[in-house]
Amino acid sequence: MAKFYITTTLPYINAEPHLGFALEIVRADALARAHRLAGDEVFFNTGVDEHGLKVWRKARELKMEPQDYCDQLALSFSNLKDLLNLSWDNFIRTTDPHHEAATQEFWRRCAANGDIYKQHYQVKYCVGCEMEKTESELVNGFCPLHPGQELELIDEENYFFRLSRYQNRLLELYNTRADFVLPAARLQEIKSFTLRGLQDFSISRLSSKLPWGVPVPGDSSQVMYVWFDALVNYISALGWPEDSDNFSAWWPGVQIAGKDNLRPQALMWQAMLMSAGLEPSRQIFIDGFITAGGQKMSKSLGNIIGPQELTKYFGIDAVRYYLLAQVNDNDDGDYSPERFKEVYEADLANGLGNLFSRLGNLAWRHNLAPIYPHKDNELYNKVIQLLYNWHFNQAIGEIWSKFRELDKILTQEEPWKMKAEEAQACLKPLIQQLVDASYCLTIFLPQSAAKILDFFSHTAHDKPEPLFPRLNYL
RNA sequence: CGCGGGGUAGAGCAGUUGGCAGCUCGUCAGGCCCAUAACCUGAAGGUCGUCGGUUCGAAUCCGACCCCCGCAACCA
Repeated sequence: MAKFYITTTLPYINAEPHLGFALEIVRADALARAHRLAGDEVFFNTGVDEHGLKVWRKARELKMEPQDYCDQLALSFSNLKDLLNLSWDNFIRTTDPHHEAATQEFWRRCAANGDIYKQHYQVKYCVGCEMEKTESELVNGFCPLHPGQELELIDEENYFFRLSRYQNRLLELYNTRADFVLPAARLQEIKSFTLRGLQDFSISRLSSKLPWGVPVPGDSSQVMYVWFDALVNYISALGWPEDSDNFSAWWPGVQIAGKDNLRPQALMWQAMLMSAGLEPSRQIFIDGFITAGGQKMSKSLGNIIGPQELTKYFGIDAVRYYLLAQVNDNDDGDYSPERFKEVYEADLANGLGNLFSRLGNLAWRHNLAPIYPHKDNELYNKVIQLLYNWHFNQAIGEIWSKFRELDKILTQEEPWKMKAEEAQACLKPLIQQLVDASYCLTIFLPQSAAKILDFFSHTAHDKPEPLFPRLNYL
């Protein structure tokens, strides 16, 4: 029995969860379920990233203690488990004492390896934006949003991580493992970024300015930069460092992340692992973004969609279906209420829902004997293979092709015109196929699949309940 | 000439090695009546971004150009 470790990134906790993170975690969930179905032992990790400047500020703005603020928002994220029917095994919070201790040990190992040093850190700071600005963001030396305002120069001593030292080893990693980062274009992106040369980056902040972070070991005047701390969760979640048996049983793991996370996950984190003497990740899959009506979701546009708004109305599986089947595997995908409704009506209500209704009613009418899934059916093997290669759209598409095929056969054979015995003989193989396909469907739409499997697992006493009610009735 | 991705039917996409342009949705017409006014069949709809080249043959290979979108360091 193989072991499979998958983890999402830890979403930063300065806002409520949105559809983009829902995409990431539903995909991770599908993959975790696929591996469990295939008999693998699975550890599925997620959680929240709670340190850093933005959380600190947000809490102050709300006149709350940072920890209280985090406790409150962490709940919104852990509630996703029920909201989206997720099967994670572990929910880690970066304020968890074990994680903080692990992060400090990780720091010590990088330091022992000579990769952490202290240096002056200079950066321009725009008071108008209240943000640090890089040279490339400036226009004529001024912030484009506040051109009348002089930039402040921040000059403080921080700890730096010797990223520059790992350029060649990272390139070797990218060159020898063609599927280390998927889709391939993302690997290319990070490769060419690395080829341009890597600079060391600062991994601490003055605790007098930002007290909300993990203390740097042996220097109480500094806290760790939030990235350094957050990335370590992927192994602290496994009990690293003290539970080395558990750690080596599961690591290296598979990571899934949004495209804004390419560099931290595929570059910084990998260099950090090398520095600490640990194996690189097994594979990293990069998601696109979900746009809303063609526009980027953003607070200023006020077009941020949360998963709960959709599940409340359409149900969990409708949202899971949209994310897994309708959002492009390798690119950005769009959400719009019109499109969502269209897909709901066409694929779910008129598609699977109606097919189940047709076959369910006929089974009930003819007192059909129970039918159980063949676990190792042809469709299953195809779906699992596609999924292992991160082809979510195609994998779920294969199942829907089967549903369409069954609708066609049913119309051609017209079992409702047959006598009882003949009808039973006609229906049995059709329902067997629906049941087999539903077994595969447990990966994607666990709730609906369970309803179908349950209905046919005994002789029906009643007509089937609608799986996906038409919108007029919602 | 910074690096990369992309431009295929009204919409969203697929087209592995060049060989009759496909899928889903939507639209229109017909059929069916088991089913959630659902299902099935058929039709309309495309200069495959533009121009040139290679070839018996190009969405696919080559060249030039136009347009869109990422990335170009610490944004958590």
